[in-house]
Amino acid sequence: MTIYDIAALAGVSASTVSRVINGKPGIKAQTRDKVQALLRKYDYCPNETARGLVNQATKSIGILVADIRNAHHTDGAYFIERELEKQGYCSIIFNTGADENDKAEYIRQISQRRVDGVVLIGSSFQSSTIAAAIAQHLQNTPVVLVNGWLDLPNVYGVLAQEEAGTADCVALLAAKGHKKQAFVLNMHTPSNDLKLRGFTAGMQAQGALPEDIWIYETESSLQGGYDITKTILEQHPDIEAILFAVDLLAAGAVRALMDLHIAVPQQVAVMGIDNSVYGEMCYPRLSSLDTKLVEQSVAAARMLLSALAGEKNPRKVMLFAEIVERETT
Amino acid sequence: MTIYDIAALAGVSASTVSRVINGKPGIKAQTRDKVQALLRKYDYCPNETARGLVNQATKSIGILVADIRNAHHTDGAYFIERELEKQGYCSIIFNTGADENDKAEYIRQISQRRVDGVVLIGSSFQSSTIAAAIAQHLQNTPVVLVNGWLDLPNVYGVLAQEEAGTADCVALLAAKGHKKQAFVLNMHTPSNDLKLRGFTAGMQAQGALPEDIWIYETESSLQGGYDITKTILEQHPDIEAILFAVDLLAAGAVRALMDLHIAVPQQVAVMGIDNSVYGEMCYPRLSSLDTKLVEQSVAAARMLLSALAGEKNPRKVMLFAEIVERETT
DNA sequence: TTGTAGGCGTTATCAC
DNA sequence: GTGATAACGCCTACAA
Repeated sequence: MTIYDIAALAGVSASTVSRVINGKPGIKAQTRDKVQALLRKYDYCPNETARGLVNQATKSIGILVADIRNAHHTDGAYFIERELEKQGYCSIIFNTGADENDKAEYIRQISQRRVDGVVLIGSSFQSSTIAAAIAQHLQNTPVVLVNGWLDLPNVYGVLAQEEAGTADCVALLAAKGHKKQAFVLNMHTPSNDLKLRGFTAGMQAQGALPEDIWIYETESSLQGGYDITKTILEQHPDIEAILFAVDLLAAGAVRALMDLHIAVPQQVAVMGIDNSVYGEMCYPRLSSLDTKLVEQSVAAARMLLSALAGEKNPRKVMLFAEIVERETT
Repeated sequence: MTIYDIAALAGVSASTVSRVINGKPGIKAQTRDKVQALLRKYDYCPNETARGLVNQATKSIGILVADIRNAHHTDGAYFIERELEKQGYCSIIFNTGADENDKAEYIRQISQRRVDGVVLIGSSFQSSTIAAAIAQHLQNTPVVLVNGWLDLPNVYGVLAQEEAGTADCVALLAAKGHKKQAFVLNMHTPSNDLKLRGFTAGMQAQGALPEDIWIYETESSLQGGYDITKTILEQHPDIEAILFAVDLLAAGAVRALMDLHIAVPQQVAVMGIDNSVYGEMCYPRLSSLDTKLVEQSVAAARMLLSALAGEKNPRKVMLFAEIVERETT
């Protein structure tokens, strides 16, 4: 069912039908009614592909997510989608995977689908490869990065104070008498590297020597957190606190400590970062650095909407991170 | 950069460029090389919108997810996406929300985007509204439902034995001496109703009278599981086991029981359904009915691929659910 | 082996 | 008010 079919049925031209569909003025009420009745009767739906071809806009935005299994990312996508939907935008989500080239390839893909705007969720999009891909394919499309930032004229970024926040965690732990701390990350992303820097700075502020700054890396899973905790305990039986780059790992750690009958937080304190649902699920409940995911997402959506409306605004927004103390500190 | 630009640069016609791009035969090697060099030099990317308009296929499939925050759904989407990518299909994910009409609207939307196939994740797509929308807009597109089923010629479905599996849970709990059981669900979906039926059947098989079959409903969150557990304990202090429609609720229940110093599973046993990560995170670790998400997803992807290839195969696949016992039973 | 012409479904710009 | 007509970018007969 195309506008031509409807036009034939109504005994008018396709342009008239198009005008009715798009609510353009200058149509006789009688004609309009007749066409609209037909439209409804045959349940006509405009072909968005054809529309996208002639209009350059599609009233849709693309959301690229590094890993769709990451609850932190999908929650962000959820809030962004809701915010954009209020303004009539349709969100299309793509799962890019971790690979840099795949990510760039998706940027190319999405640019060909004529989306009006793009949201990149995950700090791993903050890379030179991606910057090049954006410069190449998305020159005239507003792009907003959640938890990241790139210095391009059409790219906006929302960030949380991860570095300072992590340093605050170290200070909190130390103030509670847990001086000997280790930091565990799952992978090197710009975000995790920021946390790592915050940890190092925090430890140095406590007067720690380089050899007292213990950094570990493990697989990104509950089991990864579980295993690395046992390893740390073997290597540093006197450890007093472990700080994890993500809550999932911290949840694994809490389990390991419980299994080993080590008192949490009395003997070993634990902290995560993200303040996810996992925190409430742990036993004891996990203390965590809240990196303000919801606020970041909403801010990202607003920035995109604003850019889409042609408004000028700062290309970088920084949010405060906040420690949520529960039972593991 | 369009094929016309490349054509002008190469001194050939647009159709020649098109043929080179699509690897059509009957082009002089020399011409082909010249065009390909130009294509690479200017990093030409075909406009997928225009392509979709003329070809009816787009080598892309749409995945509709009822709630993108549901880890169970996004995990499914992840596996499906990976499976389809192997065959060169690009997955586009849409978050529809719970509303029936919104879901139908997305089906309309997606049909206009000329996807080659559609995957619906979540049993809530198993409804007459959706069936009507599919019949209306997706007549000639293969559709596969994960954890659901609709009797339409182009719709395939993958299901787990949720009803029988839930009844098995009841039997297991009873065999361990936990006769007095309650069932809690978060919302009414076809899937949850199946579990509910399984619970009722299981209880009846144990000789329970109608008034001994306790059913509760609560909000779909950790807190919801937490709160309802306290309510149940007040109303039935002699309760011996609680079975939850989803792990998230069960995780909340385990927390509530720990806080109340009730021995799990000695005094009250707990079981979830889904066998998600939450199960390993709980303390004690949650026993759960594994509804074979990964297998379901992979099967769904395979069915879609097969249908896309024009092969005939059964429109319904049923998988066994399996109890995973951990520490709460 | 290559070019021309027509069309996919829509919208915008002119005429009438 | 309404109807031709020409794009949008690509693909595929058909012709040469």
